[in-house]
Amino acid sequence: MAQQGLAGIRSHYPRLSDKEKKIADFILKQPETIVHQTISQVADHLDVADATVSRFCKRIGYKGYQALKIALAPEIMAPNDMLHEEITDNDDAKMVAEKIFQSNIRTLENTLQVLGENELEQAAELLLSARRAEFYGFGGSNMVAMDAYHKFVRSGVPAFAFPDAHLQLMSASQLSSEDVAFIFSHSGASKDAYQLLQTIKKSGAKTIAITGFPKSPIGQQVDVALHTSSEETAYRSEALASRIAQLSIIDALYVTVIMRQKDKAQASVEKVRNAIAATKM
Amino acid sequence: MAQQGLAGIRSHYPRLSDKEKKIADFILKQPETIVHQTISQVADHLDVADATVSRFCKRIGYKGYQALKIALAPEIMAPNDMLHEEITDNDDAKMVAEKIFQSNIRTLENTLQVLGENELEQAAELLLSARRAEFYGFGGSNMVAMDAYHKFVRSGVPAFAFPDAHLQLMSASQLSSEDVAFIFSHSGASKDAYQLLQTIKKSGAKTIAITGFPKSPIGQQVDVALHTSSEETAYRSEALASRIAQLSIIDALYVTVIMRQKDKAQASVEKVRNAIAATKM
DNA sequence: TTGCAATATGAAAATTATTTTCTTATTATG
DNA sequence: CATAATAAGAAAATAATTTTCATATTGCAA
Repeated sequence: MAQQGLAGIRSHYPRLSDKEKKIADFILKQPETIVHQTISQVADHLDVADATVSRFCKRIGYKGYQALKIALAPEIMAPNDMLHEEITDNDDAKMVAEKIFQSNIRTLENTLQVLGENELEQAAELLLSARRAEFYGFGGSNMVAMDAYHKFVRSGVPAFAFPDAHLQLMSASQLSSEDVAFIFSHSGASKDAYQLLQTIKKSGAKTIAITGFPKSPIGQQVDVALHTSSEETAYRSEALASRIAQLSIIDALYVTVIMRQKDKAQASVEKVRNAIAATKM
Repeated sequence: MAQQGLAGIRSHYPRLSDKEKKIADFILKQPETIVHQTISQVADHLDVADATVSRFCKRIGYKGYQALKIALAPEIMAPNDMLHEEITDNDDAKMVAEKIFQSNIRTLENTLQVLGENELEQAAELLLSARRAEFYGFGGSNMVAMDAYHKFVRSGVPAFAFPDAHLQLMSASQLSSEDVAFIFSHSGASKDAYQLLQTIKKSGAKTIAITGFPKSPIGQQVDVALHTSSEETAYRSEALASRIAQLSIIDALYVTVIMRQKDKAQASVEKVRNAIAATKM
């Protein structure tokens, strides 16, 4: 009896009837709707009988509709933790830590939500096929660019990054259309980063950016834009939350790339096997 | 209308009648009981009328008993996120990102839980009173050390960090008993970091470390040890989650330090004011 | 102290919501 | 094609919740 909320519904899905799948689709698509609805409202909306909804609940392991609603509630509502509470002068060190950690957690959650599926795929494919991948960032973002370089150089992708703004610009001007340039810019509007982007576009290289502002000049002009979503807070000395989200995106791209490389290596082995088999016929 | 689950019940408490307080006490004491009980079971258990329970729910801001149960559910049950699911070869880029992000979120949550209140205070006080604060890390942790340096140098604390292992060791040997050395080591057992710690202890400086393993040599020998708590996973090229937790701890310490500095500046102004007032008597 | 108004409470009635049962339709298999 | 199993809807039965009514209690003013 695997009662696992939304995940449980997904795991039962292949064994459901057409009507039951219709109910499952509705719940999976907008679970926040049903927890405040009666079984009759759901059934009317889907043009199924009340009894069918009740049976669906039992089918996936619950005592009934009420039990399903209680089980789903935690997945659609966050526990009542501190709602974006700002750090105040009365806070001791642990309370400061708690507020900062919660803010960083929210940023990761929000970023995951706005992260585009297509953009992730495109970015991974560009990095996979790049003759040369260069990572750029200014200020705190330069740390992320260096980190990306350390990561990707291990994947076999020819990766580069530069700790110095001048070196970044010089290398950018040497790129060509088979290269990929990856820019980290939280605001998407810094003069240095924008100027660099113009240089890169002149070189013909493909461009990827991670920015917190989709409508920013950089966010609008790159080939593939990935977005972070973080809070504005008063005590922030800098955008650490945004950088944490950037690091996580890079980690995801890196893992995707090495998995794809494994796939390619596998496919090459298959090709060699087939060629050998053909010569033996 | 402040509907705030358990917190909402607490805030209404002073204004409740005796019977209503009895209901509130029951819910506050064991909220996990009522979410699976009918209103009649609760009323019988407390020797009150069903109607009294229903009215209580309305009194504290809900539409009725059902709405209260749905609202309480998230506070007593954790969301059913993906339970430590490993990345598999079938995962597309978005699924990879989701698993990595969830893992990072869990690390932040777990780290916040194990973070010691006293240790945080001690670390902040040591940094505040340090004649000189030096940050050390090897491999990926060196990035965190450099980040800490960039942050603390802005606070006015005399802060230093070194991108090179050799420079780290040389500078460590120059410390004295009025200095603070801050070591980042995920395993707490790397030879380089341990050797560095022995050098620092000889110098008499106070030592702080952030490590994922409290029982490790470094975790056991420093004056103040702060702990991260992260998952072991198969796909991890490196401990990014751990580094994210380390960065968050540093951010919290940094904010605490600058707030304390503000307090001190305030206290100094008071002292000067008092001294002037005394000369005028 | 007494009377009155407001509030709280329980029991019963009314209403709503959910689940089960019965019947029919559909699908899969031999 | 016939039969058995399963799915689905409508209706009936049951359960749960809410509202109403009557009574009790408390607080306040005269």
